[in-house]
Amino acid sequence: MATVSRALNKNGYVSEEARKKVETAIKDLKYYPNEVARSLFQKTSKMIGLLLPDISNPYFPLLMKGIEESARANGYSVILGNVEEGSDLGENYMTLFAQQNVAGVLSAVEGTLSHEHAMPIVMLDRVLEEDDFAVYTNDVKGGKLAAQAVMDRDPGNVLIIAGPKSVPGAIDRLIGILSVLNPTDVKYQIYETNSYTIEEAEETAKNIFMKYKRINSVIASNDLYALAVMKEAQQKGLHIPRDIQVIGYDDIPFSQLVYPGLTTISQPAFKLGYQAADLLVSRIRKNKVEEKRIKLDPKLILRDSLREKTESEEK
Amino acid sequence: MATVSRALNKNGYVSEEARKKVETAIKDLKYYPNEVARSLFQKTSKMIGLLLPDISNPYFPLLMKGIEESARANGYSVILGNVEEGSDLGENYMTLFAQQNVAGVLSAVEGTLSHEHAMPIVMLDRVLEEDDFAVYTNDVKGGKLAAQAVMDRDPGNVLIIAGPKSVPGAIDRLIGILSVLNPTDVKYQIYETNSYTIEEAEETAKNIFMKYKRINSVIASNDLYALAVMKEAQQKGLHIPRDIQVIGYDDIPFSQLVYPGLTTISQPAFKLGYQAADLLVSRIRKNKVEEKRIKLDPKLILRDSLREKTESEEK
DNA sequence: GAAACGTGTGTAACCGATTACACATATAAT
DNA sequence: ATTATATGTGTAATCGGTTACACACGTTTC
Repeated sequence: MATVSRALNKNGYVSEEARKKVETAIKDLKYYPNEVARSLFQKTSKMIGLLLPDISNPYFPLLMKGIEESARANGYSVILGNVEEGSDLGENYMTLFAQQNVAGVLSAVEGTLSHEHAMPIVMLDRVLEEDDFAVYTNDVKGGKLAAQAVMDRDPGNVLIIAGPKSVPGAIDRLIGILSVLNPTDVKYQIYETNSYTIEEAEETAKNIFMKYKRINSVIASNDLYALAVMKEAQQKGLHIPRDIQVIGYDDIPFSQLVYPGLTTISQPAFKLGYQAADLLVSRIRKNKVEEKRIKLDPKLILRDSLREKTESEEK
Repeated sequence: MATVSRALNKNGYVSEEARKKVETAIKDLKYYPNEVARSLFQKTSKMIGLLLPDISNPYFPLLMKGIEESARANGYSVILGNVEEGSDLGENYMTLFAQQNVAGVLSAVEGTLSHEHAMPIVMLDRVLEEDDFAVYTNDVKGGKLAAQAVMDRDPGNVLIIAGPKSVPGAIDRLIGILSVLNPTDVKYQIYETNSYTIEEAEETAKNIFMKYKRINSVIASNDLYALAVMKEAQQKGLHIPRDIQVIGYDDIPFSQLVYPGLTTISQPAFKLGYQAADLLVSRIRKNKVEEKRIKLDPKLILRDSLREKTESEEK
């Protein structure tokens, strides 16, 4: 019995003969160890908790896929936790994860506190406190990229649709955008939204066309909003990108399936998930981690929703 | 100790006084029971396994959300398992789930066999054997709905993009479509695809415009393909729906964000997930289940990618 | 030849809950 | 008064693994 355990875990002394016996017995009996019993004794498990603010957000599938692949490659499984934005379910889930002896937690939820239950946490694209581990995209740069792309293309009147300021990433993007626009004499306006839901995106698209008369460029807080604006514009008979150009953020898979193709800033969702899970596993294994923070660079994905680049930007 | 356990689980005799003491102690010590220890003894747990063929499919987020909500409402958490279509990871995951003492499994993967490990399984939108529990949509009806919508609107030459015949649902849809088209003298052609990936969707869209000259209506196997066709058509200068009308399948959230809005058949993904989790929990609790199979009806979602309805359909 | 060491195996304690069972007390029935 | 019944609590076994420890044996080392 102890010998079997030693054979399975390859620690301690086991004779070649005994190991063989164990191996054949395992095959014969189709034995597989009970992870629950293991977990009880070890006070940890082969599972990591995943806390997401709203799974139905189209940005998440790729993220999850990255997480799942990396976790599986390292021998871990993922417990799913979906939290409505704003609810305090996050706490409940953290307790639940603790009750399940999870080895660590990946979280994209604001209020996740790591101190109550002592589990390693890696934040996904949201950073709360200075000493947290996190994998995230450089949103300031993303904002700059988007703004610059617009600036290079005869911007006219610019409308910035900014995400909820409760979301740190949204703030950074805005900072990036403004850092490019402010030094110029481009006219811009900012419209702030409260969520990333499709419903609000549609509503916003309608509103902005009523509220602002002459808009020539839209920098949207994400692809959902960009898509909604494009649809509304086309419905109003405006030509994209001639009359109004729009740029999104995220590069969700659909952005390439609309007409005209949406130019956007690509967030490496899969990679982010993959690296976050890797980082978490390193922490769990107490490997020395090179960096507590991994910053990934967003990328401009040029499609057809922006006008042609203007050669000179002189006044 | 035993009394504490009885107080927590509300079975056996516990004096009012003792119960109070336990309650305050729990609060004072911030005690929460270890689910792993529970699970070890009970040989089951508060977790269900979820097996999906490809999380990045846009149809799944809503499905997962439904599952997660229902599971949570019943006190269960979800372990995620992502399986590449065609790989034999499904088996591995089933073993892994068994090792974790999961209470049951929800699966949307073909080869999931329920016999090796005795856990209740509920199939999601795929049915393998006659005696399985399953929640699925009536795809024959969905096919009929789509075909009828097209027939009502001056079909012209119809192109049917059919999903992989390895997917039972795809077959049913085709059956439904043909059951409507065959009795008429409408001209149609069938183009069969191999997957539900975006890449193949784009490729297919390009191919069909090369291969078939005059197509007036497209019945796509899902929204991805429909969107890809719409984009390609618009790129070629065709007007939707005047020159070519298209109908999708799934009603993924983006279908309402494109221009023109995609008319499609709505699969109640959220509801399906929710009910599947409910059914599974019932099985787990050994409640008497009214029906082993729950068939949900798809619905026609009219938007703007089909032409106006023709009044009379006389020849 | 005795002590030290390396190798291999088995026994028993442990992880944190649940629950069968024994036991104590109070109340009801005979 | 005696026996049954209801109520409450504590002890110990159990779930299925891991591992500290004791022990046995063979080989070096001095």
